[in-house]
Amino acid sequence: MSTAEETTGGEAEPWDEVTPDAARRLLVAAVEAFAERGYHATTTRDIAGRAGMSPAALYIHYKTKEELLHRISRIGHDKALDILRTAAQREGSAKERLADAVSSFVRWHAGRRTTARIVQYELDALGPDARAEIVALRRQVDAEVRGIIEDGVAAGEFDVLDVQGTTLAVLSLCIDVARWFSVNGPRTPEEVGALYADLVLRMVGAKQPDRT
Amino acid sequence: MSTAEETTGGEAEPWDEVTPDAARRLLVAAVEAFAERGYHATTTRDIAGRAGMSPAALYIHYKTKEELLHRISRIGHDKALDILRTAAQREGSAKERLADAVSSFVRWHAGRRTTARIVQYELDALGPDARAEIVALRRQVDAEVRGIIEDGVAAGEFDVLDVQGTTLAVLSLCIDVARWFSVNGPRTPEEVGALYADLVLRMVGAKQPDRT
DNA sequence: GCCGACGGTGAGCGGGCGCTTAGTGTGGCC
DNA sequence: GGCCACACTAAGCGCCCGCTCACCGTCGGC
Repeated sequence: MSTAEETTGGEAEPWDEVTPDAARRLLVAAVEAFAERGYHATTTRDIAGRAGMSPAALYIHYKTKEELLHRISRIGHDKALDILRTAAQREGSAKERLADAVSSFVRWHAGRRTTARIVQYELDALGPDARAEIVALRRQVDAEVRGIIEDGVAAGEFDVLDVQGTTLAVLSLCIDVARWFSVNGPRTPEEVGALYADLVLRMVGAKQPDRT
Repeated sequence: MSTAEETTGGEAEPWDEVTPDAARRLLVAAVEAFAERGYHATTTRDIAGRAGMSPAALYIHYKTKEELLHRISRIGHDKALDILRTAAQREGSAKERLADAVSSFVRWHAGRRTTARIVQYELDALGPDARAEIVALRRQVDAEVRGIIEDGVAAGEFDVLDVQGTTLAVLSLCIDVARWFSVNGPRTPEEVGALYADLVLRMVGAKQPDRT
């Protein structure tokens, strides 16, 4: 098992950067509701109800429903980028770093599926300014993965015809885990992470595709 | 270029199985609107407006807004399944059939991105009965791809550790094209199809990964 | 013991939603 | 020409949405 992020899976919800307590409860309730039914199908009454509060309480801590989505999206993207950066900047061969990046990124998308779903699929519900901010973070995500693949190609470890296209495909593969993964399914986040790391090493033509 | 479905790309909208004409115009308008803003964020007034009709006209041809989504999803899944079946049942090695299946499936998801988006991402907006019908179609899609991979493994053409997991990943990769592909982007549907066919052959460990 | 700050509530506003209904213009058939 | 069938519209019903506002209980500071 890889080590960049040891406890990405599981069900603990580390929203501890959100204060005060009532604001965090509302945000966690919104994450559940948005992930279950989608942003547009979720009502502010539903969010407040899940947090055990009246509908009006939401507006003490957040200006609008969209601000809630923005905060969730921002925190989620920061976390995803942090996971990739940790893997990209560790020491080791490009093959090891890529396997680590993919397996920890996938573990996050599977284990924190609710957050990941919102982060990846509700971008269009944000207004122009918030969307631009998130899109910038996504470009950094792309750059981290592309960097590892470029390193591997330069070192002769990988055999890739189209670096940008392959980067896109690798990220796409990982992200889509949030769409299909189910906690009731037959696989754990760790198993999917290991399977995907192997598949991605094959995609980049890594020599001797061993396990990290 | 592969040949299973020669004109999957492009912008022609072959909804000709939908009659009468007014019903088709409404359905095409709904496809555009759902793909742009999502099912829940689309209003019946918007759909009718795009079709050049009054809001009430929608209800002459469709019982509810959900029936529109159901019809779109059903036709889209039928088409996707047809594309995969055509590739799976042609003659040739497992490698050729898999490359053909992936490249034509991807061309459809890229070239008919609006339909594919609705088909893949609005499943949860359907009621239980309609959803069950669509889920059954998806299982057939999975079975087609898994069948090709199993054939390749049995023939010694492929080297796959986890057939079901790899099938899942291959389909996931293709489907997610509908999320990120843009007609304004640097790639044509044909280019993405060719790139993805190559990547998938690498994922299944096909010997001598040539071009079909 | 009084007071202001603050987190919270109940009631409700303006508006847009999905959908319905009564009525209208038009074209085909005798 | 008379008539009906049918595709379509104008108007609007009942509902629930995001959000607001007047008010209230609690708690630390003096």
